[in-house]
Amino acid sequence: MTQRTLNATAASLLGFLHSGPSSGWDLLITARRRIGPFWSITQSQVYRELAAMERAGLITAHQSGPRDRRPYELTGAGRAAFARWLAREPSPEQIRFPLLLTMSFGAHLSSETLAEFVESHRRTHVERLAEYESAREALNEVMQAGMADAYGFATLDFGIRYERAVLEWFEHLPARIREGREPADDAAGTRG
Amino acid sequence: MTQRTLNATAASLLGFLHSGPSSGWDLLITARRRIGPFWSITQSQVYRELAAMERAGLITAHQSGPRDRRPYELTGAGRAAFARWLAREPSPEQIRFPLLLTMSFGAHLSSETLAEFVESHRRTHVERLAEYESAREALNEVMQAGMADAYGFATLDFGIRYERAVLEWFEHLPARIREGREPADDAAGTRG
DNA sequence: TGGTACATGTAACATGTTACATGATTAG
DNA sequence: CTAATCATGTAACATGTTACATGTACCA
Repeated sequence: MTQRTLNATAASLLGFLHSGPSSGWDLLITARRRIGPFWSITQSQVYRELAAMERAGLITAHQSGPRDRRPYELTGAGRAAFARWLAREPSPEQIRFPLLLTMSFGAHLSSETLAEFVESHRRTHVERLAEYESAREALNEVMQAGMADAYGFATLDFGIRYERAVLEWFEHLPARIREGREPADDAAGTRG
Repeated sequence: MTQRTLNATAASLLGFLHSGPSSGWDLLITARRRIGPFWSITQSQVYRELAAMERAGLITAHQSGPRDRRPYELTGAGRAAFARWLAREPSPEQIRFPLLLTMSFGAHLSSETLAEFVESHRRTHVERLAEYESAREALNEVMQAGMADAYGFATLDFGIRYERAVLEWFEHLPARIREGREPADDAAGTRG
């Protein structure tokens, strides 16, 4: 029933439920770990989608265990809905990068402030790259033992290449932007 | 008035209005061209944000010209709100990449289907890179004539580096994924 | 004179975010 | 005992998407 197409967030929850029943909390943790680099999910959404999918008959709740954990399990309809969703051509990706928005209006901002923003973002990307790289090493071991699929490896590889590209971009920014050497247009004076 | 912080989409419209009054339609076109690679905006949003900002006194509408074009102009309050928004630390970027979501559940999908998705996405990225590169050449000329700012150049450079990284990722995908050489787990048979 | 691109807007809905309320369990 | 973490959920709101309605101006 409810033939309405699944949204990607809900679908990913169904995907995770293929490896056995789990609670909203667990699904949230799993999602952050497995698809976090390219798909963000909030706790609030998880519970909302689970409730909606239960109403739609795609999952069923078990008796709640310790701490009120309420494990959900896939139904046949859920499996079918997931398979239908998975076989549809994925839509193009979306990027929303507020730092770039700020930078593209750089002429209206003091160059020192912009340089601070740039540096603080650069640092978080350095950290993220390190995290992804250590996650890859871990995956690598599991994979050599034949315990993991190539898909998780490929998507993690995307994260790594993305972070590297971002860092290279930071490193190639002109010094005026990256270090705020010269005054910008509006906020710090006029150039003529 | 209405001290509520501006959202990034509305703020970008204010940013564009700094170079003179323009209509919703023009703003939409400008946004697509100038910030499209990292900030998507729909037509519907533009009109909604403009209406809201007019109510909040950040912009004022002029007499409508030919074709009912309704040019909006920045007010002092609008300028101030924009400056406040611009000086805030930008939040981290968000990526939503449905193809990666699909791929991470690749074990449940026929490898031929996945390979088709991959190839069709790869092609659109090839095209986008070409577009960005030709935009850069155009910008380069204007810039050498001293007519453009370094900021637009830097943000476009991001787009180019991003697209290149994505293409390299596609090229390094294992053949099983990229070309669908072997059967996947669920949909096309069992392995072990 | 008819089609295409221009142009504005609304309605309905889907999705995402933030803040809060509530309580259980565990570790120190 | 008490603070941190685990765990679930709701409410209110912000933002984004899709579909539609309406009409104008330009060009072949």
